[in-house]
Amino acid sequence: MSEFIQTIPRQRKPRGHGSERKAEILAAATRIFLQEGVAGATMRRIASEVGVSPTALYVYFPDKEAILEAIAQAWFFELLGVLQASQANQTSVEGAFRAGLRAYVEFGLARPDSYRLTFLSRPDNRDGKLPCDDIPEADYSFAVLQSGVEAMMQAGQFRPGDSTAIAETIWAALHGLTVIVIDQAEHLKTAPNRLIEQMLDMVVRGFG
Amino acid sequence: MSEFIQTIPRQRKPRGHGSERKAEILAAATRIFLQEGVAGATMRRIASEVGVSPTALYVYFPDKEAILEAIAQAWFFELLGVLQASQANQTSVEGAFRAGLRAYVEFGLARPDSYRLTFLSRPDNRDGKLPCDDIPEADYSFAVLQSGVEAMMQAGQFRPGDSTAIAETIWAALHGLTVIVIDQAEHLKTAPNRLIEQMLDMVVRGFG
DNA sequence: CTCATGACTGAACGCTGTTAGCTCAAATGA
DNA sequence: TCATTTGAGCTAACAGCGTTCAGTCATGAG
Repeated sequence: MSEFIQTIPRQRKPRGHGSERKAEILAAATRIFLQEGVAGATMRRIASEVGVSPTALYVYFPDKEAILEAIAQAWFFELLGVLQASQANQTSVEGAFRAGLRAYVEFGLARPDSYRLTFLSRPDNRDGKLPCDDIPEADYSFAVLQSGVEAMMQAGQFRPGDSTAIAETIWAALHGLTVIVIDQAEHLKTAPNRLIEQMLDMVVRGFG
Repeated sequence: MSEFIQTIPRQRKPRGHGSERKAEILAAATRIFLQEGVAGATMRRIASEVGVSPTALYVYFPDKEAILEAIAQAWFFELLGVLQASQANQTSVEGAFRAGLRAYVEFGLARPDSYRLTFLSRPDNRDGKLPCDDIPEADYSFAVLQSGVEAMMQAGQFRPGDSTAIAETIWAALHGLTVIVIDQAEHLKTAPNRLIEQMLDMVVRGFG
């Protein structure tokens, strides 16, 4: 009798040690998200991927939003690396500047769902909070752009001006291009690469 | 007995005549949407606003997406009017061009939820269809922009070039600015109006 | 060895969009 | 005028969602 009870498979998944389980949840959520998009990344789906009940997720994250925000943060972290890598083998200031902008758009296009998740507000959360809020890496990324603008000014390629306002304007333009290529690619008559180059030309000439 | 039955208030709302009921649903949906955002505009909420059961909506619209698309179409129709109005009292080609671009962004900012609904894909619908797809007014709006670009070329304010590609680039930049001001206003250090003017300068100089 | 902690569970709540099956008023044809 | 067809409306339900509650039970501490 007692040995029969022992042969019953344990229903409960043993607890993870340290931050092991949290990382496991995040990895599963990221995997599902990248493969099936936001809509596929439900709490129940993530939990079943981890092999845990949906309630267990709430031990490590206050709500679904927090999981998505963690994914967005990881995306920003990667973006920083890509931006840095884009500066390698660049000899001229303008070349480095253009490479950075190009890298931003291309990184967004390479992972459209991540880009949407990070920047585009979802219908729920009326308070307007975005995953990219309160992520320090977001500020770092902007600082990279702004210092690029200042380098362009010092090199005489850009007229003097408010580097913050100019960087924000440029970011808006790049962001728009990324979003539009992601969501409206089939409506565009121009190839994405051509649009990117045209955008870079407009930026460089526009502030030069 | 029979008169008692007759005094029971009719549960069923009498049918509308012609396209009356459909317009009524659309009006209710638009009203709720503008006041409470996408999240508030649920099928049950819309139906109760009309005074009808949720199922009745499916007589007039195949699904919720169709209702939202109809709202987006109305938004585009309004946009066309605003773009046209912006051309009044403009004496110079460049003045008219700038006025049109400015009107686009400001119209988006004036109705942020509508702008999001129209252009920003929602997490559901993995097939990537947007409400702005298959709306003729969208093509007209783009044509307005493109003809503005061509007018600028003919006036010698823009270098000769592919007006389609240039118009798409400009639209991307304007779109990005609109989206960013809508969603990230609190993160921006520059006032929206200043960003708009800076963007217009960049565009005009960039292609001039 | 006992006890407290907290990671985990199943069941449930209140939502959501959508569908099936029914009712019944109005329009139509004889 | 009356029978029949049509289709607009209904209730009830399904499957899924995020989230919460109350309980369980392995584990580490004293």
